[in-house]
Amino acid sequence: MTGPLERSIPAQARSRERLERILDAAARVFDEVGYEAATTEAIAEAAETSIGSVYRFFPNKKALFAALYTRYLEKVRALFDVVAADTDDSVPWEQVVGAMIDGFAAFHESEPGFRAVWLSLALTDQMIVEGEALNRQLAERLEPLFARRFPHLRPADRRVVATVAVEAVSAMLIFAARRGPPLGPAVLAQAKNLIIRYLAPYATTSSGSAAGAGKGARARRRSGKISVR
Amino acid sequence: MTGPLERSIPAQARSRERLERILDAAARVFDEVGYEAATTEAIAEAAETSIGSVYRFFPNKKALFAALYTRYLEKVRALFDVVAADTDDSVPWEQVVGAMIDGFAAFHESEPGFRAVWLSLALTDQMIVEGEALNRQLAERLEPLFARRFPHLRPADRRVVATVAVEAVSAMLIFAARRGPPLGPAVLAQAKNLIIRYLAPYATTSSGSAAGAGKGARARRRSGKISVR
Amino acid sequence: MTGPLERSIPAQARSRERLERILDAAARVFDEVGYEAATTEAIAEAAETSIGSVYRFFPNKKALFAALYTRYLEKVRALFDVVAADTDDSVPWEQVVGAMIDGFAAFHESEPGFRAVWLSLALTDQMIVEGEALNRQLAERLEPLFARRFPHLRPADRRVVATVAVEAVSAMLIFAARRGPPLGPAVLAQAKNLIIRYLAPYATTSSGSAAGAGKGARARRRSGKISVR
Amino acid sequence: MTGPLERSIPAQARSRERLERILDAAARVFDEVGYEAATTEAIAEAAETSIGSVYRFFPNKKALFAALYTRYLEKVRALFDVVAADTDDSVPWEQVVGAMIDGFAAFHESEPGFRAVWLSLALTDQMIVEGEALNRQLAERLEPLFARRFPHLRPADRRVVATVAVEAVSAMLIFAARRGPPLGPAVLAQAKNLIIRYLAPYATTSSGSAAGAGKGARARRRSGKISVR
DNA sequence: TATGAATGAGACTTCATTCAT
DNA sequence: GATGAATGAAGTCTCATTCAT
Repeated sequence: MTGPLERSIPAQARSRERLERILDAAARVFDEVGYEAATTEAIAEAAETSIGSVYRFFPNKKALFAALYTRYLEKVRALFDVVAADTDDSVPWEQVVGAMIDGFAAFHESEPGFRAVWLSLALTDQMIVEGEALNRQLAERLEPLFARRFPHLRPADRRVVATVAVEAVSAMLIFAARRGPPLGPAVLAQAKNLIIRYLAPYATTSSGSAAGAGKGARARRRSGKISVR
Repeated sequence: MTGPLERSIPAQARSRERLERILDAAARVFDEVGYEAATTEAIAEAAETSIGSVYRFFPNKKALFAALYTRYLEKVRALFDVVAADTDDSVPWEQVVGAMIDGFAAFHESEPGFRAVWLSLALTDQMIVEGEALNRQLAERLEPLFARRFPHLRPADRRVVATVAVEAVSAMLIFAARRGPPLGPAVLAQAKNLIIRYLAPYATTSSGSAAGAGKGARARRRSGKISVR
Repeated sequence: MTGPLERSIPAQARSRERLERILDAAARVFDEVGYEAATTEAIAEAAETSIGSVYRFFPNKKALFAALYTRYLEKVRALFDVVAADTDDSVPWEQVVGAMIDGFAAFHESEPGFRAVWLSLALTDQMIVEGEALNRQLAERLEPLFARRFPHLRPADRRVVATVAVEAVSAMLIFAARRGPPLGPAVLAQAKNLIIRYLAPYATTSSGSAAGAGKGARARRRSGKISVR
Repeated sequence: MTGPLERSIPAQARSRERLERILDAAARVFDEVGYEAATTEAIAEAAETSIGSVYRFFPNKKALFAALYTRYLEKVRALFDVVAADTDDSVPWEQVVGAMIDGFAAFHESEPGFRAVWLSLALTDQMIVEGEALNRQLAERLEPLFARRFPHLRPADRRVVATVAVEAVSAMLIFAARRGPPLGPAVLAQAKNLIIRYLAPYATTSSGSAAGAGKGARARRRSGKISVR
């Protein structure tokens, strides 16, 4: 009754494409006006579909947001893995940090909806939907890297320090996105300094750290033994 | 015109108290569910009044939020001035930074609604109400202090660096508030390290040079034992 | 307990005066915005009293309107009686009609609230409050005058013709009040022509009729025998 | 885009029908209680729809009223044109006036909501919505007819006289609608006399005037030179 | 399966009325 | 008696969701 098979494939393809369009539209609309102010109608329109089609894919508005969230989670993971992959330990850690921040900044710019998800998640915890929050995931994935690179960082503190780094960069990215030039980009440009200086005390070699060299680095190494509470 | 004075005072007092109750309730509700999801009805209920009373004081929901915002703006200014006041330049700058962060942390905890305002302001710029946004104000007030303390910070960069510091601390505070113990407080505890290390390169040799060296490192070692709260 | 008598008299006087102020204010406000849009608060304010005082005199908004209505009813009766009084039958009837219209026009201008009552009564019948509507009263009071002046008007038709005259003049007055110069006053100026020409066929030899004389009057006399449907 | 054509027609038809139902219901409700007292909920109920459907067609209550107004404006124009169309100048003008009044009376009876619009327009000028008010339109359309028929009416006075006629008839119609039998219809029946007698002095030939003949007409001619204002 | 008209719960807001002071 | 803050029913309007076509 559904017709020959070769028809069903394009049908599925069309369906898939429509789903993507809806997610993209949702990302755009959520980003522009926020979760609450975004109307399902506006999303459907932005996706050039009908409201009915939106509800064919998602049982309700929250589920639509959750799907968006999941999609970004995936993308962020991929992004992360790419940066982590082409990095062996010969690369100075500052460079890795820089690459990550750059990568995220690029991601932020190319995926405007990402910020919406990020912010909405920040706004209401009830919205934390599937699995963990994005930033938490990021921090977790950062830990093994830290383990290799920061011998002066006590294992127990890894999670905390990674979270600080992620949240701080996140804040700069959001700020940059909201506040346009010139202050926005200028602040974002400082993110690297902020993180590199923060992490420097935990690193072994001051492998060309932007934040200091020579004995100063050594000094920092020692003071890096923070006691979290 | 309203009758004997001794009568009018309690009347005003009651009115004043009710207004405070409404603002407090609004702070609570906004904090819990966010600006959009907060209903005026819920705020009235939380304030143990009728919806009509809420509208006696505020013409609409936005105005209620704006009043809340103004109230916090005032408090934050006061807080800032207190910290800045009892600080002469003999006090090591790291200590000043620490005091400020501690002050804000205390403020955050004692004023739950503050976070809501902060976040909502972050969410929609259209909501920026009276004068400047909170964080911007803070950054601006930080500048003269930076001018005195950080000779290696170029005047043109002051605003950017101050903004980075404010936004980063803001992010940690929000994170701490959302994520309960143990990670929340642990992250907040790191805020001092984050900011002090970030600013160190701009400071004089003093109690902690740019990247830190010699005795300065020792000083930091001590101050590194931060105790949040 | 209420104090000496000589105090109570000014008290009553003050009360009476306040009631008048409230009625005047109500007239003004009703006239400006209409019955529904008028708020009791606005009326109290216009009367320079408190809302509580308004409710001391009137149990509700409708009663306030009704009182206003009654007051105007009284005034209109008085006005009518004045015009009717200094008119003996030697005065040409056209002159009497003219005087009445002039009198009403003056009344309309001096009592702006009158129009409000008139219109509101026209708008919702539920509002007909005490006794009959104003215009009906007027028409009724016109009948004896018609009886003396219009011998060619059958007694059975008196009420109808009087009503037509009253309603037509009423319409012109309202139009004039709403539409400012130049059309408004111009239309009102025509009211006399309208009514005099309408009534002329019912009059006797036309005691100086502006609308015709001689045989024309006779012709009209015949056609004056209208058959009401 | 919406599927086969034969499907879309009933769909549109249903929509169209619903819109008509809403307008009809609005007419009824406005007529019964007036504009302000009419609730959108009541209108929806009267239209046997949901409040949401009302707002699908009209952005707000005022727009609903405006649409009603426009609809009647259209109908009134059509009615007018019909009457004017089958009237060449051989028809006695009194007959034309009579036909018009009869036409309007019929219209009033068949369209109960019309009165509501008419009255509400009379009540608040702020409500004058699209183009001109109804009565003004009528008066304007009457002018060319007057130009042909009433040579003794100075061009400058045409507008005023036409307005007087329209407003007077309007008043009779409203009165008739409000006051039931027997007075209502009786008054309306007099509208023709009222208008014909009013206009007679401006006409050339008393082409079978009900209000006079022969020399009487001449007399009236003279007095026809009214001075407006 | 796609469409979008229809639904109606619930949000914000107003204002007549009450009542403690 | 006067005052006006407080109350809350009721109105307008929005928008997530359903369902006939």
